[in-house]
Amino acid sequence: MDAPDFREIDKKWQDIWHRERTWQVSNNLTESGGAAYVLEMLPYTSGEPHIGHLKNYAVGDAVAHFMRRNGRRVLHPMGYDAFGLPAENHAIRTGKHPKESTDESIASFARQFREWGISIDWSRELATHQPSYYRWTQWIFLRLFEKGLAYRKNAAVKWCPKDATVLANEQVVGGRCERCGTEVEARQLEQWFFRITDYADRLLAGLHEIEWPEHVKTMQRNWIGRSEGAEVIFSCVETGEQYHVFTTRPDTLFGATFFVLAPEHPDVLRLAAGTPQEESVREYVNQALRSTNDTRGAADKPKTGVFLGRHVINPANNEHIPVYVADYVLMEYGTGAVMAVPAHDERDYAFARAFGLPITQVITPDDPDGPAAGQLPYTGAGTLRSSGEFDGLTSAAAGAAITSWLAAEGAGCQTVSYKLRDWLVSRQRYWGCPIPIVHCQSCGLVPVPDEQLPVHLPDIEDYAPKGRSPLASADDWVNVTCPACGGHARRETDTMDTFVDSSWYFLRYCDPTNTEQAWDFNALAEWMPVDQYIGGIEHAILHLLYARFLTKVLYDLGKVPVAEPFAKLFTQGMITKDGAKMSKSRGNVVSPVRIVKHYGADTARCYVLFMGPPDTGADWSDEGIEGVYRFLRRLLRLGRELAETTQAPAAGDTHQIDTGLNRKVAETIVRVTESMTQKFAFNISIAAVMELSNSVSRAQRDGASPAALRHAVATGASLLFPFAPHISSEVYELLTGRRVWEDSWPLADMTLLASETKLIVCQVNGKVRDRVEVPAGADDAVVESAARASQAVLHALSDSTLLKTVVVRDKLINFVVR
RNA sequence: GCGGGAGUGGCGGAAUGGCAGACGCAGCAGACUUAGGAUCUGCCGCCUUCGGGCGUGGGGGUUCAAGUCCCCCCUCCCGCACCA
Repeated sequence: MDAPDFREIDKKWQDIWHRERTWQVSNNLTESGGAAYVLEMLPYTSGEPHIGHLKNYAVGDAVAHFMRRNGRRVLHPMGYDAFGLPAENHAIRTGKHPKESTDESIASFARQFREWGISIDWSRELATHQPSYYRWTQWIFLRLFEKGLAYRKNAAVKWCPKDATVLANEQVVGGRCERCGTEVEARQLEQWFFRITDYADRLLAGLHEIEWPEHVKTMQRNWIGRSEGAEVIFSCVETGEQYHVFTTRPDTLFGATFFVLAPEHPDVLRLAAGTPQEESVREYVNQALRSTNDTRGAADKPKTGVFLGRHVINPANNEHIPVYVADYVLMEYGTGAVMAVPAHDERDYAFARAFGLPITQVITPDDPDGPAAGQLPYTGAGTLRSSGEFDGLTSAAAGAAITSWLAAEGAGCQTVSYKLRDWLVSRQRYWGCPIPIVHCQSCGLVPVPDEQLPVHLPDIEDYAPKGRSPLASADDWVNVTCPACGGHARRETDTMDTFVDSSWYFLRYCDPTNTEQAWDFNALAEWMPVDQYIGGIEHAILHLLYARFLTKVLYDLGKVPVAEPFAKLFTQGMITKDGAKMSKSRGNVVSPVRIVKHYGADTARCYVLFMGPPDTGADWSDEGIEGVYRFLRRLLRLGRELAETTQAPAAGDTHQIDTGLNRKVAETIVRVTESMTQKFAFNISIAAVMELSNSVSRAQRDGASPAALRHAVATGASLLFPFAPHISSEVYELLTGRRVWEDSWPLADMTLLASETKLIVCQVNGKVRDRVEVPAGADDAVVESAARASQAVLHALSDSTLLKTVVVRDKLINFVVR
């Protein structure tokens, strides 16, 4: 008996599930059972599924099955994230049209999901590159456009020279393109943005309502980067222009002794023009703009900068302070300008020391003897000095007082700053959802009317990236009449970021075939929010933040009944091989196709779950999977043997052995149920069934009755069904004649668990000396005399004085002696 | 630097404050076998004078009892990082 056998069993049950559409659910509200929505992140379909996909869907499928067997009506759909750079790059490499290569990839994913036996409602399958889907992506874009949440602006943006497109801030990691690793460049371009910053506070607040891993919430909080402070206005002495800065420390305003602009600040060159410093400023800025994020980003790098030859007025004390350009100030954060308080900020201090600028201490540390006393820079709170009328106030009080004083003077106000930037959604690439806007010379930006959607992605010959959208060359497609005035107009030729496509797919699953609207509100009311979302940690910010944002927008528009899309989130850990991430270049890829072919689907699924807690990473072991394989074969063999055995063996005290086995069955039910309910400790669930199977083998040898053995194995199969659906179905059918998924989750016989006797651990001074059996619920005196009957206990007690006896009912007795 | 998490046998990992090491891998011994890379059985933390002693990164503490709770330290992993 080996893999070919498993493969036949796999096929037998997959055919039944396919033929009978077993996992299909309707939107019928009147059907019994509470609705539940279990969802794994949809796969990005470029290339083939890998082991990480197998784990992701094995986890999700276990959850879905467990909920179904506990009476829930579970929506468990599947789709494909089909547009985007990697698919397009893959197509360019292979010389195939992205539509063709993507559809091939989708077919491969779909086939393998079926071969893995994942319980999917296939009637709801979708792919984001289908016009029937992206029609509604465009519809959503237009709703944002109407609300002013989708807008165009000219901005310094991140440009990937290799992929020849702009990127969102979220897609730039350490100054490099998240996809291809190329260092990004800054470019000044007009682009489409989504106004996600309008939702910053609600995206933060919503985190309190959802059950997500704490570290994912933390990552989102850090990314949003909310920080409270004040805006202060500094006027240029020479030009009279006003410059706003953001500070979290308005209490240190009197200590601002110079002013710094980022090299990217649009006014830098103009300000320096005509000054003796003009040439050196120009040189510095050029050099700073050329230097990479890698070299510029280090916090311990020596401070550099150039005097602009201009001054601004510190509104607190009317002092004229010099303006510098320096690359330690970032254009991306705040206003690209800072007031520098060298006495109370590390960076400003380093700069002041390097350039010989004055350092004015305005905060006295509260603890006069503390290590901070007299040492600059001092970045903590304290009492104000050299700050005019505010002297003597604490930092907190002074911050508020100075801010209100600024507001009264018209020189500032209280404000909140965010690290989060608006979401840049346009891409100069072919393989994406067209933006449904036309540019009309007389009307400007005109939305394509809803009834003309979708704006089809044209089929073009040359889709290679060139730095402008390939769609621009599709003349027939680009030239249109303006929907507003009927005059000549041109279509928007950029496509949308793939993350727009995947930010709403979970809504479409609820009503996937609707041709009248994106979805029926009632369908969402039935299923949303997703009860359990499952995916990789790599989406902690990108996908999960965007999806939350779009859901909130649609909620505000009254289109969606919930403000948070994913009530619970589970992030699975990555499977590595030989301690490293699997990759073709390393040659350490474990192919799911090969594994499933060799061991069958259930072995593969159980092994990825048995490797350890599913939220932690684990290293693939070719030996490790053999253990799970052996276990499943043993289970099937037991099932087959017992299905044919009716005669009880003669030997042994059958009744006592049966009772012991039945108790083990009850214990296993409790153990598996708890390990699946409290956390997703599927490694424990599987281990518990392994124990049961070991107990069955022992009981069989010892002479248990066939009925008890059959009951034990059938229950084990039933408990294993969420992880190994094929073999479990087979064994369960052999032993009971029924379909395991049609029976509800096993219920433990609690009377068996409350056994008549208990094994009491006997300790002397906390050290275990023996174990004695007493009746369940025996009182302290009975336990003590039983313990005292033990030779080992008596031996340990000899030559000592008893100080105290601690008895924990049904568990333990501890003699404390001296 | 800031934030989050983790340190348990040769390995992956179990343990509502109550028997540390479940389950599996690897290893060792045996059975069956022409054969075994199949299957089954047993052993499997370290030390031991075989009484027992020691043992969950290190050090303290609370407790009758600590892998688990508290304090200090060390190491590793992940995220963010010149964020004003």
